[in-house]
Amino acid sequence: MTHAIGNAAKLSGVNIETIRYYEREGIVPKAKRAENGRRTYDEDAISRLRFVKRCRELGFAIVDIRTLLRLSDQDAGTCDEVRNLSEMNLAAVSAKIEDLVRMQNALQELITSCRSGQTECPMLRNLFAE
Amino acid sequence: MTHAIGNAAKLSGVNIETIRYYEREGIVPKAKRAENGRRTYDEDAISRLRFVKRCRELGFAIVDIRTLLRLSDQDAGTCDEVRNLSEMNLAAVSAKIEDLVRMQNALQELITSCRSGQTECPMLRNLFAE
DNA sequence: ATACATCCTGTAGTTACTACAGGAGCAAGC
DNA sequence: GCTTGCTCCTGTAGTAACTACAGGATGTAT
Repeated sequence: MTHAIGNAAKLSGVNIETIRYYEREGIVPKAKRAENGRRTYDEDAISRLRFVKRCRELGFAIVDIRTLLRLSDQDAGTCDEVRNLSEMNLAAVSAKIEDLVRMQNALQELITSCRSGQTECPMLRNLFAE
Repeated sequence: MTHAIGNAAKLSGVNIETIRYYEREGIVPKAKRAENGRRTYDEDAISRLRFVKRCRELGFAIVDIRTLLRLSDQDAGTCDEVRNLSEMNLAAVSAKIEDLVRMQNALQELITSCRSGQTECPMLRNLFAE
């Protein structure tokens, strides 16, 4: 059974414009066309879209997803490469978390310095200081 | 004492191209020019650049920094607005952290499923599943 | 038949920068 | 005085990963 692009979007969770974008960029193969020229998607194509979506949700960059899809088309011995990519991504994610937690703490501190009814905002003063 | 743009960049931690970008976008006021047409920065201008940099590091968007700078030019009663903006930013930062932690856990789990020497990568299989 | 939904292509906008290209001016050493 | 090299100038284009039209064709439901 095949689906039109709107349906594929619903089934994969990837929105229509993004699907066309992925095709333009060669991230997923060009969709087959019906006689009227419209794109059609079979279950395989939808799986691929869902895969891309999941990887994006896990923080993988598009270039890496390209690699993962290529690896998944080959057969064996890919596990090491997949794990490698994933570990690099995990490290990046963890680094981002650390950054954000630092931001979170600093913000929290600044906000508590900032009480209403003052003639000058201590938070702004702090940010301008030194 | 005034400084050339390269010096201002060093003193503020904002890089040269970014300083010019901030000026183009009206985030900081246009720099005064020396007779030879080059930009010059006094301590005040450098403070403003440093302020923008700190705010960016805290996760504030440029539009919000614009507001913060405007508020800092006024005198009183701004504390509430500053705190409001900051709390919204803090909420966004916290939400991002939650997202990333979820990603981190999912990645960790996928990676542990993925041991080398297998004929098929379980991680890829998982990402394609259902 | 008519209205509305869905699809098409192609282009431009988003965020916050960064990276040139191509040229001018300035400071230091010979 | 001249060359070398650094810093500066403007203006434009590129980055990541989409998103949002415009303008038009086709499909579906009443």
